[in-house]
Amino acid sequence: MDERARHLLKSLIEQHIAKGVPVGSRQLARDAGLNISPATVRNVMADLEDEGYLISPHTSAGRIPTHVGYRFFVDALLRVVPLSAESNRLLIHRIGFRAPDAEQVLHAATGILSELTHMAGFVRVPRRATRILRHVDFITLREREVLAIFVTDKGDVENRLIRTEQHFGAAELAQAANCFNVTYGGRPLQDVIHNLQRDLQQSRHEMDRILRSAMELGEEMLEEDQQRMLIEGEFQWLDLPELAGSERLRELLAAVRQKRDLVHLLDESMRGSEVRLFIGEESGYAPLSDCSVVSAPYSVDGEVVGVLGVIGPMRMPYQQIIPLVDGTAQLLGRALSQSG
Amino acid sequence: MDERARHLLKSLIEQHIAKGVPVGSRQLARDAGLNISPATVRNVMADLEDEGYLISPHTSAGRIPTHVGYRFFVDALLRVVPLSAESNRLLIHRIGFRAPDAEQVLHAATGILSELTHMAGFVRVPRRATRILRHVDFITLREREVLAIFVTDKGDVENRLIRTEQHFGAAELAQAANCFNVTYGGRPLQDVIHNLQRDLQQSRHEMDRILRSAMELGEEMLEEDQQRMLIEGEFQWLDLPELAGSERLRELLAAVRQKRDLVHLLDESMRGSEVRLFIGEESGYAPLSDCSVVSAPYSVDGEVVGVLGVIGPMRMPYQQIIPLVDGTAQLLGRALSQSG
DNA sequence: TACTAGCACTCATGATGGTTGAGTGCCAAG
DNA sequence: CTTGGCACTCAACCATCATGAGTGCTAGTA
Repeated sequence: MDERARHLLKSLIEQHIAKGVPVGSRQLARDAGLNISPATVRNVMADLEDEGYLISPHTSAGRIPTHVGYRFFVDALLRVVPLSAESNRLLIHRIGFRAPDAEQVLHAATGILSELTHMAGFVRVPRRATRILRHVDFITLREREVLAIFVTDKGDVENRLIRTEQHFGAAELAQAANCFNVTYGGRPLQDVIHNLQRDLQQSRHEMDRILRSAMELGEEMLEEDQQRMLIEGEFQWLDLPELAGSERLRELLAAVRQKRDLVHLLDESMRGSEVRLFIGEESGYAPLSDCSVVSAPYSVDGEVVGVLGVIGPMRMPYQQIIPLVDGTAQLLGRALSQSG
Repeated sequence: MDERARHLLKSLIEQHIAKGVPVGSRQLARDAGLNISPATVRNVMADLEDEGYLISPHTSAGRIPTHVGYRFFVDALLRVVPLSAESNRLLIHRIGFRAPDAEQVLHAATGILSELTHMAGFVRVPRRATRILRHVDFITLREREVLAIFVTDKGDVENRLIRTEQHFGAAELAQAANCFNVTYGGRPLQDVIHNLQRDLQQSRHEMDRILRSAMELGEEMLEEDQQRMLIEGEFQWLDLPELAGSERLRELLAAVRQKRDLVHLLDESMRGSEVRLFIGEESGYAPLSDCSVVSAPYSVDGEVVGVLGVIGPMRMPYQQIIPLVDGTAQLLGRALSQSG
């Protein structure tokens, strides 16, 4: 592909992103600034179509980029613009400082992504597989009901109600918790569960019931983040002419509610440390075949723990979205990190 | 209004609920089973329209009920059917037993409401104004970061990260927590905050920073449930012909996201102990003027703490929705209650 | 050889107008 | 009071047509 074709492809995609309608040869010839006739442009466009970068919805309707076209565009033609001062200010204002509650920061990040992009924003919550158990508490709520509370080193708190056969006094429970903390505190959750499982095999004591439940809670904490993902702003898809009113929209909403496959896809993209794009069919996930996903992993204390990003139409202003997602990931990581 | 008019109104509304299209005189005459000619029906319908129960969208469409018509229908004509065995089974299966985690039960209730009604389901989370503080914990997370954990008698757990100027040892914090528990434990949250505020006026100690933050956390716990409401299944509105594709839908979604006014409306309906309906404009809330809200308060340990229900089109099968919402409220209350 | 002008062709879009059918209101007769 | 009849209304549907944006192809030009 020669220089002129690249320029025209770039110009065409930019125009299509801006306007949302197929781009014809006349308009492209005018706006590309190449002093070239529409007929010449048509020849180039025909070549680009043959090579799979463009497609026309019907005979007399100009052309739109394919996902191959978009891919070439973002890889070879796109110059990312730095985050606008205003967006940056907003980001910092909303997630730039350490909040007292991690959950709130995650929500804030999801919301701001959606607001600034006018698309759906998501945040995959930090996985806790490597979290370290900091503290355990057992509290009597009422007769034969014990509340178990787990705290990890990153400040995650999970709790669970345990029903017991017999009644335990406060002192008894405090002692159990203390024992638990001494034995298992400061160790990774995985180890705790594993050891607990082993230790429980040996003893037979009524208190076991509580420990067993506590173990289950720990397991839940690890399993739970298989699923957990915040997503917000799906309703913005209603405004997209390419989706609105069609069956695709419903499929997409259902798929997003389902989350499972989506989470799988995102976990894949956690491997790298860079912004990653799934354009159209690239995701290999049918409901997303009309959409693009821009995602970036975020790190807490130097370790990648989650991924965030946006889901929108293929036709999105990548040069702004990419730095925005990138910046949000950085800020979120910092906000959740110790050094923050 | 005579008996025949009532019968026709009932029949018309039932048909309109079933089919969703305006009902004409011919069809109504046939289906009402009164051996009456369409012309006669037309006369009756004209009267009903004059009295404000019906309206015709345009000259040559049949008629549809107004919100006044629906109101009369549910108050005077509707015979509520008992919950179907299948629905009942499903309800019990999903929320009929005490789950280990209150949050999960609330989510389950929201979900099942939405699923069974094919409308949006909501649950206003239990208010905690009268909750009693059961336990407080202060845990060192890292250097100069303390995690405060509050537990109420109903098993709510809230936590908050507090940054401090100086470092506190584990023993020091344990003592503070112990002191806190002895002084304030077993008292309503409101009192705790009030007393804490007073006590803090007198002393000047670095530990105050932690106590003050703890107090703020307590305040947040009380304030927070001004806002908290779970809602699920808004996307089902996409399937409604009366809303789909219109600006109304967008308004409605935005309003539901906003929550504030909605929460206000629902708190109103918490006063009674019965199922309550807001039909169309009755809610006095513009975005809901095409919708009906069916809500029922639920009680935990004999005290009304929240409200749940569904939001859907005015044209909804009230005779099934009402018992369903009622039953869900009962089950949820029981699931959250002590006697479970 | 590369570009361009011209031309015939395609096709979505939107306007126009006629037909259909469901439904109404009103009136006069039973 | 009920009913059949009749004129009327109006959304929905359909076919037709003009328009215009856009294309591919070809022949001519720099």
